[in-house]
Amino acid sequence: MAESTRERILDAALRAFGTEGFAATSLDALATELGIRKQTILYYFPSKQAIFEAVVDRAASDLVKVFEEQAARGIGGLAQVEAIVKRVFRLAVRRPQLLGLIREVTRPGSLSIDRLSAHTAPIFDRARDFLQREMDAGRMRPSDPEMLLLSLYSTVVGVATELEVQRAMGISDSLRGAVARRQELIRFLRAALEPA
Amino acid sequence: MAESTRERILDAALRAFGTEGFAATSLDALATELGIRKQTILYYFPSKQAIFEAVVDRAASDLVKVFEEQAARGIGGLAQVEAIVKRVFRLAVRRPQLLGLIREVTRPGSLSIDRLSAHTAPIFDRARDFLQREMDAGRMRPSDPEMLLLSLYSTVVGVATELEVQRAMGISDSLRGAVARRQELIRFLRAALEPA
DNA sequence: ACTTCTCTCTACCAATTGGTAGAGGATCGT
DNA sequence: ACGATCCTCTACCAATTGGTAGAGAGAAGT
Repeated sequence: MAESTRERILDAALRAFGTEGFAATSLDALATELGIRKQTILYYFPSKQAIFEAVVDRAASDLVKVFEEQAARGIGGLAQVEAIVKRVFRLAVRRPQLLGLIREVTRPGSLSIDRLSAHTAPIFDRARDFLQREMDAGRMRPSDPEMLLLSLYSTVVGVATELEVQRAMGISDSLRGAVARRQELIRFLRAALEPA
Repeated sequence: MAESTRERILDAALRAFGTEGFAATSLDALATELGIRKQTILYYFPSKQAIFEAVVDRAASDLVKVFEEQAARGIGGLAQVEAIVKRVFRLAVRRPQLLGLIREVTRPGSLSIDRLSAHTAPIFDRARDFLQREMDAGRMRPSDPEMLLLSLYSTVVGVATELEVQRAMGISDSLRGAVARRQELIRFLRAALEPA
């Protein structure tokens, strides 16, 4: 078997939760999409909520991996920021549902935020330390590293995922558009981060 | 009567749609919250979708008004950008559901995006022209105004609304926190926009 | 007094929801 | 050959969903 039923369920659930959202996703629809019965899904997972949590766990791991791979190279400076942005964009193009899920989880009132933050907290700490170090070394404009991280997060995730806003603004969402967006975003961030 | 039933329904619906989302909001729950029967709601609006559209229309008008009020003053330059950011933040603090609704509508696959963009398109055009003018006059770092607008949008809306991400990062979401975030955001944007 | 209009209600409905109970067919080790 | 385990199924259920039909109360106009 190329992919176990359990994996197939998680894949379909990621797509559904990441695009339609938790409430708008029904187990019946998920099962139909997979060509199986809803009860088969409930054999692997005790409840809809449990599926969601499993999906969040897997997505968080994938996301964390992307960051850790880059952190391991440790090239430092603005080049490091640039490399991260490129990786996030590659992820956004290849697996848009993944960032869609993050958006879903970070909605106010979501149940699984703590589950997600448990995964991402170390990354945030690391990123904050990184920014602080770079500022101390004079390779970045000094500011509050926590707030700066929030700005960076918002900008990158927004530019990578807000496809409908882009459509409304009349920006192409083709692959070439993604590259152009990434390039322009990097220039924007460089300008914001470079020491005066 | 202080507020008509219709208005009360729209208020409650904005809150519900803006925080729980469309699918997770039930007419029964909405009615119970208002102390009326679901059928009373359906007397004023033919369907759940119709309520959503009415809410989007009203929210979009409120949002557009905020921008037009500021545009009318026309102070120009980075001060203009700063004034807009302050207004958006005031809105985010006073009526967080409003920006929450925008997030809901701009989700991929939402039905009422076109409704929203119909309202916001003129604002986008105006903002793009503004950025272009400022660049031409050398008061802003030159770049693609459309892409820059996207970056600005993402950053501002993200910093203003991503409360759960902030919580996960360990950032206070008190009112004082909002002011600090705004201040830090403005510094960030100034750095990104100022001509080299 | 009578009609008309506005509003909120009770009563009801078909469809869908997440979830339970348990049968039946494989494949396995023994 | 035989039970055990793994997996997917049929059958079913109570609760909730958005929505329809229409009664009735109240005020206003005539």
